[in-house]
Amino acid sequence: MPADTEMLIRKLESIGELSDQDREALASLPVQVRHLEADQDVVREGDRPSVCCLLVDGFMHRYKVLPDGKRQILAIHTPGDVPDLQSLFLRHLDHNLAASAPSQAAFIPHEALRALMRQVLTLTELLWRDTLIDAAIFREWIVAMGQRSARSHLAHLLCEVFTRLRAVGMTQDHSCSLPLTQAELGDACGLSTVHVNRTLQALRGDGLIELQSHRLTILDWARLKEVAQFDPAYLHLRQPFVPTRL
Amino acid sequence: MPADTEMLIRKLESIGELSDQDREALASLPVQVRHLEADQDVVREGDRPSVCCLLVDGFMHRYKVLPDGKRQILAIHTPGDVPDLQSLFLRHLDHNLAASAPSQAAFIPHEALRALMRQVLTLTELLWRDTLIDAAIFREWIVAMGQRSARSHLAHLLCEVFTRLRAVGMTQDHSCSLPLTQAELGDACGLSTVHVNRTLQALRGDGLIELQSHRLTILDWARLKEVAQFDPAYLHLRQPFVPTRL
DNA sequence: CGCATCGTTGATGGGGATCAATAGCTGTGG
DNA sequence: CCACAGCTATTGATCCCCATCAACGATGCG
Repeated sequence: MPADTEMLIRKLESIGELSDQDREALASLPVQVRHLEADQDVVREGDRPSVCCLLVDGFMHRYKVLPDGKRQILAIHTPGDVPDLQSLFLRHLDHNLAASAPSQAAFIPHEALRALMRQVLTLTELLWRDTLIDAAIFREWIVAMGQRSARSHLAHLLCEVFTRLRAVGMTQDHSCSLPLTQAELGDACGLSTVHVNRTLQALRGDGLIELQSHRLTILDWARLKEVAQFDPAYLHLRQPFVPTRL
Repeated sequence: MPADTEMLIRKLESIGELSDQDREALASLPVQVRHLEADQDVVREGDRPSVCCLLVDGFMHRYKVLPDGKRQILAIHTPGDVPDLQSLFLRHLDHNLAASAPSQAAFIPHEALRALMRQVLTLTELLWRDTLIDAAIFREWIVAMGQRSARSHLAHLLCEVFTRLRAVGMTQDHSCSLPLTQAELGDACGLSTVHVNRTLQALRGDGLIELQSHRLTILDWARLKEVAQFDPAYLHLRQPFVPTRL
């Protein structure tokens, strides 16, 4: 039976090495699994959670809403991620976390994680490392928002999501799930829905991608990567993605 | 005699509590102080440093340069910051770090920091917390880049820098040093130099700020904060800034 | 099958980029 | 002490990417 922590183990192995002891310790974490509807908030700005949320299956995103109602999506999360790991050390949350699509989440008590880290010191380092990679992704998003065109920015986002999904074995061939609406892609990139639509059409028209009914297929990785100026170094993966062909 | 680690202690005290033992351990860190010229790179993308850089006096910024030559500034650093603390756990740097103005930096061997954290476990948590706040600032920048107008974005940046400088006692009354050129402000906000210039003039013209010869004075904190929609919660300071008056 | 959400298309406008040139400031050397 | 060089700040003119407004299909679910 695949433990709920299987994806967490895969994720951590994609960014560092785990000993058998590490894996066992992770696998025996006490978790409580819950199903989440699309658009359901998991935790909100100002909350002081006492558990962390491990995404087991589905998609999540973190976001802020400004006083005038504008929403900015800050991060997109894939299975294996612990989007609110920071809540271990930051008293109150400064943003919201929601399921982007119907998802499975495993909730882990802070106390269990703290105990785990005291017990297995290598995991402290690896989890810290995970939050640092989280930050590296934020930096890359800042670059995208500040310097890239809509076309390049969207291409970059697609490259990133595909690469991260691939690192945890959630891609099939050259396609993956991407259950985000164009409105969500827009709020992630700081673009209007209309412009996201037109830009995606252009990417499709140029034969770079296929994107329909929440499934993304990369038709031309080399050119997509070039449009995006995508360099996966910032993801700090142990084995960077090398396209098999096509 | 003011130790070189004085600013680090102040910074950490602004985001958490230090025991006498913590302070002593920090004060006795072995450091090597170096003077840096304006625009001098400290570490570069791809480097694998074996020391961390503590900014003692001056300003620094982190940045990336795209293949087409565009520069995006990712963060602005003030005294007490350790801009490359992450290099402790991420093998290679994914961006550059440079002095924005003539600065003093204290370099601390990774080994000394690791030993410190093994010895004083509360500092592990506090340093981790520091990197998490670093990430929280990135998130707020993403919001600014995606959703705010140039006017609001620049106002927000000024609020942030002032608030952070104030937290470590580096402000005088309602003014502080801000040795950044308009080109640098532009690269931080994803705006052109020309537009930064005009927008700053508007902020000056509206009586919100004064900004000349690298000194910023806040003339109307309440209105500036409103223009910026600035809420310092994301800085996770122990005692948020309450304006004394004016 | 009706309604809501999502995706698509067209038309118009604006915020900010870009190009180009001038003025001010700072340091440096003769 | 001035002249010059180089950077920084400022101003004006023009353009374009993308936002916004407004409909209209498509899709899926109860």
